[in-house]
Amino acid sequence: MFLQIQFESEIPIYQQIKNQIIRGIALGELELGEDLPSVRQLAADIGINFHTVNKVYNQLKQEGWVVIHRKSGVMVNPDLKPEKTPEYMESLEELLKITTAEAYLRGLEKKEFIALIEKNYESYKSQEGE
Amino acid sequence: MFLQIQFESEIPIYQQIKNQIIRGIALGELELGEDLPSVRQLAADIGINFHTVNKVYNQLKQEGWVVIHRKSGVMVNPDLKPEKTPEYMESLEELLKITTAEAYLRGLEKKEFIALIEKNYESYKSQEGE
DNA sequence: TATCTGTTATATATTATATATAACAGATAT
DNA sequence: ATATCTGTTATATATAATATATAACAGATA
Repeated sequence: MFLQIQFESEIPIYQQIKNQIIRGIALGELELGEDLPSVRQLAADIGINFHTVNKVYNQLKQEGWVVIHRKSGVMVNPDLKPEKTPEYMESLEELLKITTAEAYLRGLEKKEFIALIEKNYESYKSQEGE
Repeated sequence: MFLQIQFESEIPIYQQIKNQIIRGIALGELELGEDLPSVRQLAADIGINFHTVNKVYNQLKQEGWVVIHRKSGVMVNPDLKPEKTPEYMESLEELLKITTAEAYLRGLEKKEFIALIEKNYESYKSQEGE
């Protein structure tokens, strides 16, 4: 698996896994419809309890990123189409308020900040026909 | 005070206060050297325990945003010059990885994302001589 | 002296995070 | 059918994070 967990991090393990799976989808490392490891298998690979993975999968299912079938296990939602909901936009704007404020105060120029955004977006675009 | 706390939020109260103070500095609503309410006063204003405010002030002091004098209380650091440290840049890039990934998957175009960044930066720039 | 600072100590309550064991129902392969 | 793999559920425990409650202290100030 492509997951890299930092056990010393202040970011909870389950959150790190969620983040990396969503980012994996965006990067194309995970394809739509691709099977994910079983809760017990992924837990064993990482070296954590399976309940932690189960929590991740259920949240990802709740948010529409994956689908779970009792027979085949967990897979990336083949019909993935997460929406740009007002709730999401509000939470994003709230996050960017504090993030840009600190960046600005630390002397990170707007150009530099935007360059970071563009660098990320390029890595997602590269897999499509533009 | 300009603080608006959402008690139902999943974001801890102390974190909301920290965020709004730092953003207040960036927006110019808080000036360098400006006095902040005492721990007991701010706690009373918000309606929370003074230990929560004390925790905020100590973290802000630890990170260089404010200075604390036993006599005069807490003020925005008059010599504020937060640095663009490698540690900060790494944490920012980590944050933008997951943030842009989800934004991209939700159909938020690069232009829209950048527009949000620019909107924020404008609100900071407006107080300076450009 | 009274009142305002921040600070410290102690204790409690709640929630979040993570683990540990066990068991169950459904599907699948041998 | 048996063994093995799914996700799911239940219960229990441990630790840390968050927040509150009371109390007291030292320094500055009016």
